[in-house]
Amino acid sequence: MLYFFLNKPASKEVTAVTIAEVSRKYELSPDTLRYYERIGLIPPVPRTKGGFRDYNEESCGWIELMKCLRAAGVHIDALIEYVKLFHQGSETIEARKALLLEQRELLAARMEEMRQSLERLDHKIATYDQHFAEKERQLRQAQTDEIP
Amino acid sequence: MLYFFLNKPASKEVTAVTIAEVSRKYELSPDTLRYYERIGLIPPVPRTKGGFRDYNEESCGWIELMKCLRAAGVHIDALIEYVKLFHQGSETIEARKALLLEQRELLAARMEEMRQSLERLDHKIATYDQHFAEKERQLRQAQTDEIP
DNA sequence: ATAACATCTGGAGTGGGCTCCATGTCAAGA
DNA sequence: TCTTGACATGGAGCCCACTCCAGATGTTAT
Repeated sequence: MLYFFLNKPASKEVTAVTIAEVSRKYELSPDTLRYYERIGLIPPVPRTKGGFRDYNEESCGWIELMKCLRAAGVHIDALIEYVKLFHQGSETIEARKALLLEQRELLAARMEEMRQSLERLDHKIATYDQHFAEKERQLRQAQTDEIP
Repeated sequence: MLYFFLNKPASKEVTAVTIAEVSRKYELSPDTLRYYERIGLIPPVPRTKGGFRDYNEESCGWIELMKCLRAAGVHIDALIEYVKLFHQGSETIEARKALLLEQRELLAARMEEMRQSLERLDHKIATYDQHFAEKERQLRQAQTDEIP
């Protein structure tokens, strides 16, 4: 019966998933990861006995989600609210969906605005191309004129 | 011949286009308009004898362009550089086009990133919908059970 | 046990992009 | 002319989203 005490249970990790590893994995600085947790953009991360963060799959999922949505410009306050609702349990499922829908619409609107800006940039660039074409035409004309 | 001196020339504006008007037109605060000019995001605006800004069509064109590109997230430094090149004359036309092309690519990349985030949001929202459907199915089932 | 290093916390500092303010000048109506 | 209000400038202040730091504690290799 002794091995029961000697062997560590296979289902438990021996080493913690450190903030440095997660930092590398998601290309977010340890400071940023701690900051996100502090402001509630991600739920509290489990700790080791020593008090070090030990990121599990769920923590990583939150980080990845938030990195993605933040990069898309979703407002940080809305995301913090989302996490808060999540913590309040299944009562808030509809509120959470509503929040996501609202942010989805804002995101779509921003994309449409960007589409228009892109169009405008393309038009401006085309104008420059036109300018070059005209210049080249004049050069060719000059060459032809030289040939007589 | 006297009326020649009495009448103001029809080709010149009698009143200046003030910063307040332009502010209303583009929904940018007077402070922001002055700030944009100060940092070189738009070229210097012509002035009245008294030193007040008198926006002409060109000034307005710059403001509109910059408002559009800034809203799309084009970096302010790149736009300032663009204005600087513009002021250096036609020597810089190719450099200006290159700058616009570079910003265009960055913009397109950001849009692609946002497209992926939107997809992700839609997927998450769909998951909530699925949850509601499941809940409703259970409710209906319960009702059916009650009937016997 | 000790050195070297990673992580912890709370709080201060930074940079971008405005926004506000004090003080002074200009302009238009009574 | 005098008052009232818009505009000018330079510089300070503000908000956001980090980023850095000091000092303390935990971990690992020798």
